[in-house]
Amino acid sequence: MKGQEARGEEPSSGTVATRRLRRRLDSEARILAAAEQIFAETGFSGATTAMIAAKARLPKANVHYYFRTKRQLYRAVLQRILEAWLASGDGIRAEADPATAFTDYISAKMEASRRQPYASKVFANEILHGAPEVDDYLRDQVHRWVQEKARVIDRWVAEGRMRPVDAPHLFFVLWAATQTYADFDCQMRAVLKRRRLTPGDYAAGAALITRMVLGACGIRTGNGADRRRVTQGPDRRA
Amino acid sequence: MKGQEARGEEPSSGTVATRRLRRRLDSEARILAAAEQIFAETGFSGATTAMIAAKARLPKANVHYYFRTKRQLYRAVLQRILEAWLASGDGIRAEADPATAFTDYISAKMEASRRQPYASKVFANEILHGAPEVDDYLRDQVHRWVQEKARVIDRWVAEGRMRPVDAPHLFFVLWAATQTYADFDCQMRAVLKRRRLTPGDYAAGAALITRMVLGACGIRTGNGADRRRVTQGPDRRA
DNA sequence: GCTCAATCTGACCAAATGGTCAACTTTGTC
DNA sequence: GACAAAGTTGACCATTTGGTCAGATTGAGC
Repeated sequence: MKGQEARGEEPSSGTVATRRLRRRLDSEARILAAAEQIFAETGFSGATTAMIAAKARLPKANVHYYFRTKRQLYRAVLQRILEAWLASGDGIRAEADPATAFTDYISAKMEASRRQPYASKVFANEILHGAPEVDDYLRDQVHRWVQEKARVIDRWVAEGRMRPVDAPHLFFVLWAATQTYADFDCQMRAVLKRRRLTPGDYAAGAALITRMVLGACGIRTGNGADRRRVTQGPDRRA
Repeated sequence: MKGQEARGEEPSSGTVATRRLRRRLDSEARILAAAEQIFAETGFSGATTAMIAAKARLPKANVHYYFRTKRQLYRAVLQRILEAWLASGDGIRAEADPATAFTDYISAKMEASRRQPYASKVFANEILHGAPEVDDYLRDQVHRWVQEKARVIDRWVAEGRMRPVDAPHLFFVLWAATQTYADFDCQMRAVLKRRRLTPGDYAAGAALITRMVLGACGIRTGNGADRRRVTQGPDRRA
């Protein structure tokens, strides 16, 4: 009648993957993947444990065996997402080159929108409805993350490597711009009359966003770091 | 047993606001306003007609009298939102000055995020879950709107008034950047440790987004059109 | 003031849904 | 191979919720 306690702990012997453990990890992974997709498509309230169970190809009662409640399952899904969320900004360090750092960060964010659209959507839905489950996480971890990155940016500014910008707002806008390629893909597909967004669409978005950010930061890309992504004609300033 | 048929039609005599009509319009308006807020806060599935009725201070059955089903009420809410949605881009015309047009458009979008956050959230939620109710609207009206604006932009480009940009993507990013101030305000408040976003926050966002867009479009703002909104130091290009 | 349609509403219902449980099977361990 | 713990699952239940309805009330037109 329990089992959740063991989640995340490896057996003392390390890598002895017993049949039981392997199966449990597989079931949990299947449930989490199914839940992520269902939560992304329908939101928390719209999702039913029956839908998730069906997608994971398990009986509903089994889902409730691994994750006591729908809310607990939802939190587990969110946690995985949040862990990956901030890791992508590791390249923004004082020692780094601003142009490269921003370009790479935008690339990574765009890639995330392309490869893990469900994760982005679940997160977007959570925030959209007031972040009932991750509010403290935002206040704590994300706040620290932004402060840290803001310090890096302010230092770049002080060193004359870029124009002054409001760093938190830069991130807000940057997140919105990149994540919209996951969250609102439906709108883009409809407007562009595409059945699916193409790699070219993501490339065009990344190029545009990079140009916008570097432009706003007054960063000249002398090394042509982003040239390979630019689909439009070259810079032709007078 | 009916009544919806009369919605939107004025009585033949024009402005003879009978007690009955006045009351009906008032009730409908109250229900729509309540519904917009509830749908924004909880999404379609999360909202209950009981919640909406309570917020509108009407018995639930009365809500169902004016709007037969929850879905119909939801569609009515969406329709109002969509109508206001595109009107804000009227300033983007070939005769206009690109710098002014973009600056004003961003201002208007930002103002909408500030003044009608619920509308933005309802719309975001709808798109996020695959636009089940407005898919054809996107394919039709919004598609046409984007095409039209893209023509204007392409003409500005041809006239050498701005660098070439991918117009549809420019709008996608621009919408995301401005609407995030409504949709994700919760995240911003948490990160900035504010109880509410201040006018200054919206101004900073608008200034940054304007700078980004104009920067990406290679538009120099010789007339200082956006200077009054810029909070950071002036342009100091070498 | 009478009539009728529009409006209002408390009470009610069927369906959906999160969650439980008891019985059953499988697996690890001694 | 026996025992206990972990895992599995069909059946079940209480609650929520969208929607209905019959009867009461009110306002407009005459």
